[in-house]
Amino acid sequence: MVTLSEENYLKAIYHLAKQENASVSTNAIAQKMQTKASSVTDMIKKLSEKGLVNYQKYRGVHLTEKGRLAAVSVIRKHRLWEVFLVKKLNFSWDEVHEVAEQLEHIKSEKLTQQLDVFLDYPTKDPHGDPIPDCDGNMPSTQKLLLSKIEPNNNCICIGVKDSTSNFLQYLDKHNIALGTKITVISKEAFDESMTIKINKTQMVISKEVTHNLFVKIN
Amino acid sequence: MVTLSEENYLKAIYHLAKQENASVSTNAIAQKMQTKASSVTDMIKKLSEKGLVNYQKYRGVHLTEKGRLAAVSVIRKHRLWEVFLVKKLNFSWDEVHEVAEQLEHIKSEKLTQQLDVFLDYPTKDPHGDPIPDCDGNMPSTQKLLLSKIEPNNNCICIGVKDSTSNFLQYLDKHNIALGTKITVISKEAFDESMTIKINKTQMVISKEVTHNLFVKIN
DNA sequence: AGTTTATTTTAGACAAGTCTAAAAATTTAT
DNA sequence: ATAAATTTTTAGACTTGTCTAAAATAAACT
Repeated sequence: MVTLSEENYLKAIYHLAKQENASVSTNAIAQKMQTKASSVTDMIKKLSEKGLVNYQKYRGVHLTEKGRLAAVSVIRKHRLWEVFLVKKLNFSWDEVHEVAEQLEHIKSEKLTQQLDVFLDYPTKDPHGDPIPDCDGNMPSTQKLLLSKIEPNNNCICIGVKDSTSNFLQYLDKHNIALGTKITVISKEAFDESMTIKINKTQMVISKEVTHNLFVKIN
Repeated sequence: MVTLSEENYLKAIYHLAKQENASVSTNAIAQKMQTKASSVTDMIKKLSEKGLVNYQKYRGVHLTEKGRLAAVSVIRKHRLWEVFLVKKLNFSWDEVHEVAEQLEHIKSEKLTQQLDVFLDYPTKDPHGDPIPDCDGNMPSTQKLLLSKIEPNNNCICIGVKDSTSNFLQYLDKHNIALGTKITVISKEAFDESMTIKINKTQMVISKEVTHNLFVKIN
């Protein structure tokens, strides 16, 4: 039995580890979880005793396979619920996170399975993030930051790195959505701002935007 | 802010009070919540400090209006989720309770509201229990126990008192569902068993059944 | 009414998860 | 290589919700 708090720590460690099996520091977890390093140490010991992470004092942690599966299961539920909220309950993509944070902890194999069926096996959540399958496989997606695209290239928006309301609402306001075709016109060396074209409309976006928008080459 | 545990206590008190504002004993709550009387006393003090119940030592508790609204809100969510599980996710009526016990605690006004819309404003849950509106009004339903119906009368099944899996599966097996028309043929004084007719099929049911099935006169 | 029985409350303890403050280990810098 | 700065861990405390055992109150029964 994994508690709600433990699930949140596992999720944080998973997201911080990024590339498979990297070691995650106590402080990094504390920052992500908005808590104190001492609380993290306490929790890490519990997770370690349950065989969910490997831990050596002062050396950080990494998820065991058991821990990875638990983390991915929570992420799967989070993203399925996000799809549900947007597709069925008319939430917008900047409103779903907080509610999904609650729903992701509901424990029922059948619920998750049937939700997946009901939504017709979605593979991406409303922010473009991949939805792991029920065996814990996370689809790998090669996504580029818009900032890496050189002038005179076309690309398609496929995800966001930052998914705070502020950023998502900025995108809505400027008609940038998943699937939007973007042409890079020019890049400014000075401030890393970028001139892009969307549907014949040209606009300038800051580096805060180009560093948080994932695209694929068209 | 009402905690998950507090919500469960409020719900228990609401269900035990039955007729408006009746006083509920510590022991009754302990039994319903599968906990100890001393734990109930502790919790009652917290609820009382928050203005959710009126409490006098040794005199039991009753819900304040604020407490009643909180309880009914949880019950509303519980029943809406049950409808969702049955209508949209193909759960059967004996599988929904446990999952709804978790889902009822999700905090999001918009979620509840949109779920209500999505389900097209249902007024009854899968067991025939009424769904309160968003202002906390619980529809009153006059329902009779099947045991009260005299021979040679017709009635329609509209709800269950006991909603354990065992009972619900018994009903499924004997083709008794909400809306089923039942004719009472005879009652046995000895054991309170009853002979009934459903769709031309006659059967004998025990008092355990007749005391847990709600009907209305046809 | 007075005594027995049952219910309710209090007192003290425990587990989970968190915190602050101080100590220990590691890393960085001179 | 040693000192300074940073990170991590420990120790002790607090909150929530629970428990057991004992005390207080209320109800039931001669």
